[in-house]
Amino acid sequence: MVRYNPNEIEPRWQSYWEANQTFATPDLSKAGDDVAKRYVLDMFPYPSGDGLHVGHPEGYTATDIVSRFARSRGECVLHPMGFDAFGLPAEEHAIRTGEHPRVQTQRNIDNFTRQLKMLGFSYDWNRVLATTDEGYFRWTQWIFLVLFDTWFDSEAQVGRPIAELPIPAEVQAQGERAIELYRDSRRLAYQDDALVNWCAKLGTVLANEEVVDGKSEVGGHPVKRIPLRQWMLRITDYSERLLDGLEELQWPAGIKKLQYDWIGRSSGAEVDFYLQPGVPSDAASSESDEGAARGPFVAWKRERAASGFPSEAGSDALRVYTTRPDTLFGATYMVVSPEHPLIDRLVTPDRKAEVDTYREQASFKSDRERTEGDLEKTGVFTGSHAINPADGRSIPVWVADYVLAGYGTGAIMAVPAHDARDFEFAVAFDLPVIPVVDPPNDHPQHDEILAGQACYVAEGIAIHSGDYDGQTTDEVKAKLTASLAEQGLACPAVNYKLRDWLFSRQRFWGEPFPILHELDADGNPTGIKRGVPEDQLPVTLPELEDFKPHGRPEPPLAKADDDWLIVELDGKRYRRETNTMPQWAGSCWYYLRYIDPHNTQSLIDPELEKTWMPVDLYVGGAEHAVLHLLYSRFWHKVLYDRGFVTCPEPFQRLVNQGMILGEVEFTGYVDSDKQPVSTQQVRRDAEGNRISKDGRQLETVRLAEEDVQKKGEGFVLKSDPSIKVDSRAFKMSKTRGNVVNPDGVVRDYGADSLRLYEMFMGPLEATKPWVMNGVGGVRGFLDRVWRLVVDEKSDELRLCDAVVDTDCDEEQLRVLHQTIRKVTEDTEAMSFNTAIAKMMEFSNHFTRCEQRPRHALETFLVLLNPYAPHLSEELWRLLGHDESIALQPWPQWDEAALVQSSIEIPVQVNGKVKAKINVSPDATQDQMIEAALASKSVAGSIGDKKVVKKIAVPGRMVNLVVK
RNA sequence: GCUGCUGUAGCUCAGGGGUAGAGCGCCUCCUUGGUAAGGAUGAGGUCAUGGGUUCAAAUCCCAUCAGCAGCUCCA
Repeated sequence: MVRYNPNEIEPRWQSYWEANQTFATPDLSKAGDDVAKRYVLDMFPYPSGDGLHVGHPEGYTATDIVSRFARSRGECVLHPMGFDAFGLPAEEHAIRTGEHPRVQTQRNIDNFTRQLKMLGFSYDWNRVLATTDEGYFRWTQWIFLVLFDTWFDSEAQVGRPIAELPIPAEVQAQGERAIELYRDSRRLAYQDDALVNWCAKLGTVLANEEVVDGKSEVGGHPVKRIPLRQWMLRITDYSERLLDGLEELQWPAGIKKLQYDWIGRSSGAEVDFYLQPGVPSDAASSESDEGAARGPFVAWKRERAASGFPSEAGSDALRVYTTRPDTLFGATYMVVSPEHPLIDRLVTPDRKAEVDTYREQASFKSDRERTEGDLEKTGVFTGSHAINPADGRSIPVWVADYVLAGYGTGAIMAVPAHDARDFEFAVAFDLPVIPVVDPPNDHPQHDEILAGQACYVAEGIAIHSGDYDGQTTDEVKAKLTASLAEQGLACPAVNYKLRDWLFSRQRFWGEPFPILHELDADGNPTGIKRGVPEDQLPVTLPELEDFKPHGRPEPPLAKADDDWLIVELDGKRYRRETNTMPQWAGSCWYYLRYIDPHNTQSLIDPELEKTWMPVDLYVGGAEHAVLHLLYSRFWHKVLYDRGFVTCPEPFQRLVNQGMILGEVEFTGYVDSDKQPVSTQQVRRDAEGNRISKDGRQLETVRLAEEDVQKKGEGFVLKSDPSIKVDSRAFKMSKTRGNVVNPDGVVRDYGADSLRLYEMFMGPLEATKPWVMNGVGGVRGFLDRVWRLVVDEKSDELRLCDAVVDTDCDEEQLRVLHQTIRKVTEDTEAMSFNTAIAKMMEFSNHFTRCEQRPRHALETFLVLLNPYAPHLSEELWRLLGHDESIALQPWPQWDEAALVQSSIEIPVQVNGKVKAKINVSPDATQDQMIEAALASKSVAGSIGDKKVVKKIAVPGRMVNLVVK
């Protein structure tokens, strides 16, 4: 009695593969020119203390199947794994326990490695890396120095060495220091005062996601937005390149769209509005003063006509960006962001207190809060007016937080008639609405729009727009912009939503910046900085007494001793940069390092880079759709511009695996008397609590599967079918207690079953709930495969008697070749669930056969191998082979074996199936119709009606139309 | 609010203008000396709803409904 026992088989084969280096990456230079390379990459995990969850092996199994399949087809495969090991949880653990993050991180990596090996993935473990390795982050720092040494030549759209940056004569004249500062202002890595979420109580800067309602998510302490000197990366320079590069990539359309939208290119115009000095707030709009305001405005216009549109607006004009310059005549007020630099000049003394209060309130809101949901519009009047360059009308300038400082010019012209936000604001503050675009006549709100009572954002015909009346939106856009540009009042402009990347963190557990700040004789920074010389990399983390925050918005590394902090170089004293890099840094380029992981001389050997890049297949979660994938592409393009890599895009094909949810849960509701309440009666109150329609407080109760039954669309209580209950699968989480642990699944079912189940659940990209019974199902399949080969009744391990050395009969041959074809095509298309279903059909068929030709079983095992590698190795060995099945060539199917000598096809009469007939698969249409008409039941269906049309589709069906 | 995806057996999902499919679950029968028992049968579907195109629609088109996911003051 020898049963299939994965717990014994699997570790044995894992040791075999390791001992024999079965999956070591082949040396491509020795492989010959006609051998294809395939770089198959998983998004590497953050090694959390919880270990793998069942979501990880989904993508990993998919890439493992692709890799094993490719090897079997003779390709050279690079399939590596590593760890994204810097990260907040380890640091927080360190703050709590005092244990160095390195210690916990290593423990977690060891655990992840054990789990990954337990699942039998064919990684080349010789290439494993962690972003926390000094030998790795040395090169992360090196790339940062490349960014620091690069400026973007926007003319040529290419990054170039800073030494090639042309220095303007007036800067040159000011000396070396001025030149250095000018260069600093153009580097891809630069420092700037960015607004950060500072929580004094927690003593730390928080990410936007960690701030809720202006308070810290942890502890609920107030968070204030303060400017802090931060490192930024000029990713916005690469906006156009990042957009262009997307086109050629084989990525899911949704991900591409997300990146397009995130970069958010728009085009329009920048327009200057003349700001009149010293106009009293209430008088400006009155008739008499309007005339008085005209004098300086006319002079300003004359000056502009002569000088042209300046690169900076200056203090006498307010510059706005608009995508709808055609609506300029409809601008009835202006809005500046609370952080706008001109604000102090705009605010009149009588308004100062009110504006200051408003700005203070705005400073507590994160960008996320300011841009989230349908918020009520707020704002205050500054007291100042500006003059509309199109018609010379004076309009008020407001400050409101719906205008963001970081986009466009931080100020807008408000056209309430044609912008939903402006309209909402105008309604709230009773500002005039002037329609200047006539919508199509059939627009349902046509009359309201023309009366200024509704907002219309689409295109139409210009009205109330002076000489432009009657022209289309596009015409007005072009002509008005051109006319204003000629007068020096506007210029065409392109804007991106993408912001520069805030690249520094006030954290301990990250890569130190390889940057030194020059100190003067008194130990104060001079403002001059330099990179750490390449031969002194890596800059390692200092040893610290403890990891606790110290209450000031300074990074923990500032607590380091002077022998780390202070550096002397070329006779000058420097202080090290004490910020660290964000977790994204290490993951931006790890795919390059796998190619040449042990190189101490350079990031990557150029020859190896050229042969292996780009990554052919990249698999990971969609949560990285924007950030990681955009950051990586950006770094890659910089490295490309500087000649360190040879392909413009790193990831040729991207596939997102879907999320795996917990098991489906049934939820019912009961009132205070424990009486069940149907879900139709359940509402949520303002706090999100469940209440009944008539206002009673309800309690949710978890129901067991056997307490409910299906009824119509949903589920109801078995005990009372009038009570509907909720059925839903939830995201796995510790708090919900529905996390499935791979260790347990492997213990109970085996790694091959886990792998196979994860692939059989549904399409790779789909979100799908875990069903533990389903694992038992695929385990049953593997048991049947075992019994196809092994005599389970015998006391020793031996082949079962049905395995014979004969040829397949016709049907077996057809099933075998259908299986080869389906598994080959589906594996190629990464449609793993359907490939598995076909293999199940194969095993069902051969289980029923009293004679199972050995050759057919062997071929089947080769097909099964990428999916269930341990079991297939074991049975392969049992069938008498000494070599690993992983080295077997992939089978080919024979078209001739696929066809049946006779097939059954349906005969329809007026589209309804009336009979089935047997014909040869290559029967002609006439032969098919003849056979159909010869059938008795067909003749009966036709009766005495007349056949008016005969349709025959060869190999498929016959349809007779009768009257 | 916008965008995208999905509605096929009790569950999880294939398929896709021409015979309604798989696995699990379920029913019945048979086998069994071993810890996940095995084997054989069978039941079960108005392919979300309503229109349209067609000889023929689950499939293509339009609308509606339901569910899920993502984005959201970007001027």
